[in-house]
Amino acid sequence: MSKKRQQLVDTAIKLFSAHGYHGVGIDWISREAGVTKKTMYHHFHSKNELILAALKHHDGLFRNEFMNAVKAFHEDPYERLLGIFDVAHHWFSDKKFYGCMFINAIGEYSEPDSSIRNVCQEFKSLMRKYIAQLAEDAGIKDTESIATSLAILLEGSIVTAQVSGTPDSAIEAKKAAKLLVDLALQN
Amino acid sequence: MSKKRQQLVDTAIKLFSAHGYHGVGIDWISREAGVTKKTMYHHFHSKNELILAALKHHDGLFRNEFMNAVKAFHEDPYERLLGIFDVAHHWFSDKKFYGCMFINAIGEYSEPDSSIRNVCQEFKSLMRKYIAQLAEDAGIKDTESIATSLAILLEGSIVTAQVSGTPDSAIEAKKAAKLLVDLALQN
DNA sequence: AAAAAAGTATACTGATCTGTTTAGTGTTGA
DNA sequence: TCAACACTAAACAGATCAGTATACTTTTTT
Repeated sequence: MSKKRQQLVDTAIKLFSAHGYHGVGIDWISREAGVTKKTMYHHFHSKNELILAALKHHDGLFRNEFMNAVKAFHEDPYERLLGIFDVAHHWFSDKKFYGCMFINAIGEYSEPDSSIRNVCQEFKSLMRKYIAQLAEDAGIKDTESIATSLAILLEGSIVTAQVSGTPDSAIEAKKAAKLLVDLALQN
Repeated sequence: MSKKRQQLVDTAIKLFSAHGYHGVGIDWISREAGVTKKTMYHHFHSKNELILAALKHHDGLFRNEFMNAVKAFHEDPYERLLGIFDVAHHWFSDKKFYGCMFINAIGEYSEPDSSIRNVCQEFKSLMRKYIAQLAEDAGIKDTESIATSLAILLEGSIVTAQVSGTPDSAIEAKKAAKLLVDLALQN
């Protein structure tokens, strides 16, 4: 992978996150990445392809960092399951937290079968699968049900943190999640 | 209130919802509303003011429709509290469901103290207050805690429905909400 | 009936949008 | 070494962006 290409992807992620997708032009990204527009169009055939590349790169990077943070945060499987909200809280506390790139992308590109939408759905699907695995490790029987609930709570806490500008929703979501998880473990 | 002005606000809500805020220009809105650009700038000093007017109008309209739907859906206070997810499910099932206008707005305008952000925060705050009222009517003691949980579940179900393209998340969120509400009623 | 307000149509500004073109410079691997 | 590749710089195309200007017509209010 070319170095310039990576600079373009990194810059795109940064600017799209902060200013939206229609809100950032190719010129801006190229300038910020220290690369000419020609080079940008050498690596990506269109703005849409750059958006896709940015989303795909962020997908891998984000999930990897998220999983490592959960692992590092707690040892116990039960605490790890709820630990996703501790990691979320840490994420929301970042000065440069602008919500979820994928949610924001869908907000601007609503066509039902677009490639952008597919990448976003794939990300959410993999996150849900990861939560289901954590639930299984914690000894929960109905992993699908709890994964769905916790995934919805996580999405809700992301959006709430984004709108309110505070990370508190992660703590609130964790409280609710704990009640649901404890109930699920009683059965 | 002028008729043309209202046409502009209605059209703005429709187009911003479907294509985002940066994705829709003044020309497009004016053309679609059957109004000249001059008239548009007579009623609104800038695009930003039109966005604000659209959000504020949608705020009142949406909450009113939502509350009426909840009232019409169920009689019993307990069922009404959980009924917010039935109304959400109906909302998500609309062919023209593009997620929450306010969440999508924050995704494009992330400046911490912008007027757009304030309108969005106000909307979310009023929705939370409404849920707390429903919780009180249902005989729940710790209304604040349950309102927070249900608000997060509602946000999560909105975003999940938007990304997945199906209304199912409303049903899943309702299941989790029922467990939390029943727990809260035991105390 | 007169005056004010709200509307039309159209063309314009200057900036920015995505994407292309031309012409030339480094870099690198077979 | 030399050809392919990656890159720079800068201008260009055609469309669209937010917003303004000019000149005229319709509607409403006093």
